[in-house]
Amino acid sequence: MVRVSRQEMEKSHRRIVDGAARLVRQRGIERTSVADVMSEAGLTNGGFYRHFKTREAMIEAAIDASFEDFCSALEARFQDQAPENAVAGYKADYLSMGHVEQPARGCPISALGGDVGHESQALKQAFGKGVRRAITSLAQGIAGTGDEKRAAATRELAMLVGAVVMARASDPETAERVLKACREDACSR
Amino acid sequence: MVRVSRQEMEKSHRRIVDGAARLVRQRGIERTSVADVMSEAGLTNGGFYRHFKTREAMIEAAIDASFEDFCSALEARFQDQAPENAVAGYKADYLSMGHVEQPARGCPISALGGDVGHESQALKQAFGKGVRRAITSLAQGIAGTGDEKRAAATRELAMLVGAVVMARASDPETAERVLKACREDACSR
DNA sequence: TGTACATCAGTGAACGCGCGTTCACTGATGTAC
DNA sequence: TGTACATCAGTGAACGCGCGTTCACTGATGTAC
Repeated sequence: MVRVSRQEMEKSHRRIVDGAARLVRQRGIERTSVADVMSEAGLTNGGFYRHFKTREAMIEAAIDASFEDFCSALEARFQDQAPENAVAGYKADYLSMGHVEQPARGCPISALGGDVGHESQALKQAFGKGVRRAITSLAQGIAGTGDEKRAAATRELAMLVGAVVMARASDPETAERVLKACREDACSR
Repeated sequence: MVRVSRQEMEKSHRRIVDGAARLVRQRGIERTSVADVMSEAGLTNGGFYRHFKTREAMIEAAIDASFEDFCSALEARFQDQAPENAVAGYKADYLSMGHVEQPARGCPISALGGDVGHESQALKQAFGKGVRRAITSLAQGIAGTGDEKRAAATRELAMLVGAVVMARASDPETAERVLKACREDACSR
C-alpha cells in the first residue's frame, strides 16, 4: 500500500501530531527525531515531508497540540466543580510524583519551557500563546478582580512550573521535598 | 607547543569548566558540544579527554561550577545587607529581563532545569544538591522557623524559577507580563 | 456508470553534516641518576 | 647542577553514528470525459 485516501491522510496527520506532542514532552524537543515521530505514527521517515515543510513546523504543531490537550482538561475542571475545588484539585495533581514522572500527558510549560527557551521566535510565539491561555484558565479559580486576578494566577502557575522543573531535574528525595513544600502553599488557600 | 606544565594544565582545566558552565546555561546542555567548549577555552577538541573521561563528566563539572558561581553570589548578599533587603534585591534581579536575556551567568536552576530532567541520575544528583544549597541560602532571608522556613524558601524559589522559565520560552510581551506579575508578589513581602 | 490518466501519500535508500570519541604524533615537562 | 629518558598535555585527522532532508519510485486515489 502506498497512496492512501484523503481521510486516511488526515488520520495519519493527527497520529503524527499527537505522537509528537507526547514525545516532545516525554523526551524533550531535541531528543525527538523525525524518524521517532513517524515510527510512533506507524509510518516511515520518508513520508514526513508530505505532512510538514520542516521539522520545526512539526514541533510548532506539537506545542499547539500539547497546550490544547492540557488547557482543555484544565478548563473542563471549571465546568465540573466549584472554582476553589477545581484549583485545589489541579494543584494537587500538578504537584504529584505522577505528574513529575509522566510528562508525556502533563503540562507543556514545565515539560517544554526549558527547551523552547533555545528555540526560534516562532516557537516562542506559539508557546507564549499557550502560556497566556493557561493563565486565563487558571484565573477563573482565583479570588480577586481583573488584572490582579491574572497576576495572582500567573504567580500560582509560576510556582507550579518551577516546582515540577526542579523536581524533574533532581534526585527523587529532593524532588519529593520540593513538591511537598509547594503543596503546603498557604498563600493562595 | 604541545605539552604544558602542570600549573598550565590546571589553568586549562579551569578555563574548560568555567566556559562549559557558561555555555550550558547560554545554549542548553545538548547544544553545547565538546568542540565548542574546548574552542572557548582556547584549545582543540582532541585534548578534551586529558581532562574528562566522558562528555557527561564535563557536564557534571559544569553543573557544579554553575551552582558554585550562583549560590556563592547569593550567599554574599546576606553578608552585605539585612536579610529582607537581600531577598528583595535578589528577587528584583532574578525577575529582570536582563536575567531572562543573559542566562550564561544567571541561575542554573532556570537555565538547566528543563535539560537535566532528561539526563542521567548522576546529573540529577548533582543538580539536586545545588537546588538544596540554593534553598538553604534563600531561607536565610525568610521569616519563620525551621522546616517552615525552608518550605517557604522552596516555594519562593519555585516561583522565581517558573517565572524565568516561562519568560524565556515566550514572546517578549508575554515574558514581560509574567515577570511583572511575579515581581508584584504580595505574599512574601 | 465506466474508462483513462494524472496525482500524490507513503516507502526506503541515500545525501551531507555535526557530533562524541579514538588515535598516532609532537616535543616540552618532570624525574631519576 | 647536568644529563638522559620517560611521561603526557595538547594537536589535528579520522572513526562511526544519528540526524534532517532529498529523491526516485510505487500503485491506489481522485478526476475528467
